[in-house]
Amino acid sequence: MEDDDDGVVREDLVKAIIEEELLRGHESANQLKQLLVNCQDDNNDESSPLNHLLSTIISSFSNTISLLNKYSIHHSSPSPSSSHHVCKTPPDRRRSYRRKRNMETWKRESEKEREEDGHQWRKYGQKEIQDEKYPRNYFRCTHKYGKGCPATKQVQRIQDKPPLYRTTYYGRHTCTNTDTSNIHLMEEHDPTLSPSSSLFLSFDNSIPNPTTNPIFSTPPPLPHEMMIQEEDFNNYNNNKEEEDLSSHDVAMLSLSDNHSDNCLEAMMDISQFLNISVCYDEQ
DNA sequence: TTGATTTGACCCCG
DNA sequence: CGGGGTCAAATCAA
Repeated sequence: MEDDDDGVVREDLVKAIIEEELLRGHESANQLKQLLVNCQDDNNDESSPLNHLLSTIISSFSNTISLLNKYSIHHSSPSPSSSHHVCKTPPDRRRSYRRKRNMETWKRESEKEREEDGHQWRKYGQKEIQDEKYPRNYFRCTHKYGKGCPATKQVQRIQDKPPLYRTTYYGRHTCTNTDTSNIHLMEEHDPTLSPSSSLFLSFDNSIPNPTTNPIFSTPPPLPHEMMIQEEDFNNYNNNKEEEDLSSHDVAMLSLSDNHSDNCLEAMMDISQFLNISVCYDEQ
């Protein structure tokens, strides 16, 4: 990197941009995986070429994010022994906050503030909100830095007499160490599940859509608009046998014409980062 | 000592 | 400019 007067600032900015782009790619890859998994209801084995390819992409993002974090921590903080006098210069916060653009959200309400939902959360903020009687609490996934997991949630107390909290979830977890058995247990056997619990799903700023999904505190299923055409999937499998796809090969899929914008966006994001060609037919 | 929480400052964006 | 989301130093807790 060029070293001029603004070298340090630029480096920070570039690092922030790289980090954001990586996180976006990571998140998109994970969303795409979820979409594809949802499309293969009966063909859901982890060993399928699609799942293998996507797992490779996701772990590649995870590893890169981890390396970036390790490097930047080591690189940006000088050794403590090098300065013994207290330097009270304010930290450089000129970095870009990650936007919640197009991030999937869903809400649920419960009587407890810290609802057990199978994930580890870490509180990172609390804010008084206009027209709200109680402060809003901000949580992020514990594995935000270790694994680049983008999931966050906000908890807002919305009722006093019987305490009631609205939790808004942002983004899906990409950390893979979730204790899924615990989730299934809660889904199927949790007796504390309130019959009045509600769950809403929305994309971006659209009006929340009521959903019939009764699953407790877990992300709602992704939209099913995207269908992989069977012949294309078979073609993919056939080609795979003839020439083994490696990391820099081109994977081709076709989507039906009613695919969701979210899926397209995820595909384009991934293709941008990993040089995967995304081809889709007009029909 | 390490990980989580608190809390005021900081920053983005409408 | 201000609301609200995030950061990070100080503090707490195991």
